Amino acid sequence: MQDNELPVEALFASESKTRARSFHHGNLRQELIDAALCAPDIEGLSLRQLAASLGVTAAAAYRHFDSREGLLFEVARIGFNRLRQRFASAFDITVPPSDAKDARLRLSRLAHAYLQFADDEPALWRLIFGAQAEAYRRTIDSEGDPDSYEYLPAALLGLYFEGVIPTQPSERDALFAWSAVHGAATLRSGRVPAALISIPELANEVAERVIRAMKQE
Amino acid sequence: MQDNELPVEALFASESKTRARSFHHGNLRQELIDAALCAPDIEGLSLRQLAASLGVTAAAAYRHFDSREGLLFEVARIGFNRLRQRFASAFDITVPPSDAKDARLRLSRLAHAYLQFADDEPALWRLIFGAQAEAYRRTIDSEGDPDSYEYLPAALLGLYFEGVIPTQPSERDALFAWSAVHGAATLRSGRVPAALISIPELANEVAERVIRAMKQE
DNA sequence: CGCTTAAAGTAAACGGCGATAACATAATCC
DNA sequence: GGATTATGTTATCGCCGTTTACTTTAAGCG
Repeated sequence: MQDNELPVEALFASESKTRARSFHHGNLRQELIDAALCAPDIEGLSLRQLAASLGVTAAAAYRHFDSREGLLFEVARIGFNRLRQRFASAFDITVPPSDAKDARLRLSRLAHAYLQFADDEPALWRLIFGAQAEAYRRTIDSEGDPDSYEYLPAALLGLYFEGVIPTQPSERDALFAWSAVHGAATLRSGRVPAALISIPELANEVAERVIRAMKQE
Repeated sequence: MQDNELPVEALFASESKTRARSFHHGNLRQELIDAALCAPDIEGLSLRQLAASLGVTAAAAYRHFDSREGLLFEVARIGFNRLRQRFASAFDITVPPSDAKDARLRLSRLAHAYLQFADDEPALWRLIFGAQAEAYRRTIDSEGDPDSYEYLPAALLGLYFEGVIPTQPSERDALFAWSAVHGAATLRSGRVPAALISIPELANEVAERVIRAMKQE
């Protein structure tokens, strides 16, 4: 499942002006998901309003989803996939890292991907890391695909191979790194004056500090 | 406002068995708050159910709160106060720190307070650090009282005075420390197998890593 | 081509919700 | 002890998620 791609025909199906859409909508399931993705508060959206915005009854949505939660679940899946793709792009700068600078850059880029995602898609971020996050994660994580939680440990291992850190990174090293980045992303979204530091700067700073904490002892 | 203390008379008011509570409840406002504090999902609770559980109509609650959010707001205030009290207890081990070990211990204890609060009162934790957190914080923070966000910078400053870290801690140092602890607390609540590490151990580890990251450069 | 069938919409209803308004009761104050 | 005020109740509104029964369209097939 590659996130959000539609067949070309879908473009016509949504041309509600030219071809007056009659009864059968043609692509309702996907359009419901797309509309939900655009909502400023995904968790709090109303299924009735969402359906109405597509010119359709609320009951119609139940042909495509078991429940409101079922729709949110699909949206969450897309959110996880988007985040994972960002991780993948950030990670694959040079594989394997050719020098210490590369290894550091990779960690910084991973942190940046995390922070930028939270900044670019705050509603999606809140959805997948919010109150119900555990429920989504339990089922979506186990779907296979390259696990999002392997990029970070791999990046730390790269640091070790390039001699940036003296010992092989442990699971706790990874957990701490993840905590630091996740905490930074969480605090940044609303809690802390954003102007204090730019996202790339913040990403780099967190990465460098995490590395520093692994350098000694 | 000292959190949650009731006048002694309130004990009698809630004795619904002996003195059949008739019409006037006597202490409804506080009991609504208390009941909300016990809810497994504070943000998601239903005012009607809450009122019903106290043997009272939902409309009665509107004599004491503007809205459901108004009640949640009061609950959030209690949450912030409880967290702040935990910070205060953790901080005041020795003021000022008498040696480097004290300064380190203080930071570790602060981290522990944070993590333990998230573990002890998950619903309250989700309320005050969840989706609506910003709204609550904006008004509650500005109410005066010792600001919760001053303990951490103060603890870092103590590290500097005792020579644990070579330079005076900056705002970014504090932000990183906060991120690391907050991230650890967030990840721990549900996302990560709790058995991996105990809360005191985790607190100490995070504190030590944060210190390590400040030691060089 | 026309009939059957299944997919995908509609309308109407249910119970639960937050919130409001009109009314009832009890405590308090002069 | 009578008026006032605080604090309950009942009834109602509109919105919500969800279900049921019905309707319309598209697709498959002789």
